[in-house]
Amino acid sequence: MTSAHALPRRERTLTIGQVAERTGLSPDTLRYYEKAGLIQRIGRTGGNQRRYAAADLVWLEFLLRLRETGMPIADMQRYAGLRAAGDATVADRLALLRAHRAVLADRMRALERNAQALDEKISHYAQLLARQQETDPS
Amino acid sequence: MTSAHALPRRERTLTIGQVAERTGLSPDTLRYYEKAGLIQRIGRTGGNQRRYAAADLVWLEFLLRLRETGMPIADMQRYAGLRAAGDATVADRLALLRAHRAVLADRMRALERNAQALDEKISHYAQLLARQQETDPS
DNA sequence: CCTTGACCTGGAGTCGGCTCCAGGTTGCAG
DNA sequence: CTGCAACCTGGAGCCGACTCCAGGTCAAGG
Repeated sequence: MTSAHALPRRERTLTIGQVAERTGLSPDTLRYYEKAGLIQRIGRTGGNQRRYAAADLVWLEFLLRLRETGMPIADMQRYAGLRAAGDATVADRLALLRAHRAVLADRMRALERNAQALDEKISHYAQLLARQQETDPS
Repeated sequence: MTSAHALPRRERTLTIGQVAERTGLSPDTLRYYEKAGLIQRIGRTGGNQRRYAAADLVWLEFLLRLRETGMPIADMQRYAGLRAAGDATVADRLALLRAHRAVLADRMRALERNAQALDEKISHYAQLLARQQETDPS
């Protein structure tokens, strides 16, 4: 059995700069995420420079999706911790994702409501403006 | 013509504590919003205590809706400034709201996409879990 | 080889959005 | 009147999520 954490010898890897470019995160943020435990320790060259493997990118993209849905870093840390702990935590991870999914559903409903209210306000203003321009076509 | 800013003598008004209770904001936050210019200066008693009028609450609720849709305070400041500047700014306000509405639409689409991805992940995990429990019904 | 841009670490700084506090004042129930 | 909870102000502090920096090391093209 091969170690899950070794730097794969013959896999194409990316430098932190290349990953930054691909993901839109800054190198600083990538290091910060790693320090914070959102990302497992990335493989290194002999000279201690990070080399990101394909699997790292997959995980990163998942994280970014969670972030885009407003999940706080603390929750991502919990999730990453469970993930690192192995298969025994699948049930917990599932629960976490489901809870987040529910939060998401609430937020989407709220957004919809507010968007509608906003639309009303907008059409109200549009009418107001139309009347203004009618009486005062400066 | 009556001043738009005088404390109406015979209108039912609310103390900051009552407004806090009704809106879910803390008194500190209400004062902060006022200091920041999101809210016009609230009418005061002789002893300098705030008394919120109905119109203040209406505006507050509008602000809260903007906040719920993720509008940053800086933008709300701009909007509040325009509003305070009178009717001549209706076009600008309209533009601001429309821009925000567009942002909102984008965010809703992104959320939808991510929710879908999340659902896939969830069902993947659910299946994994089911198989686990089948082979290891501890 | 050597240069030079990309990379490393630890730690300080920034920004948005509140939240808390000290030290004093107000206003209503009794 | 008086007591006491609720209010006032200015300013410091906090939290999350980065962002920047100094001072040093690495790696790949020429």
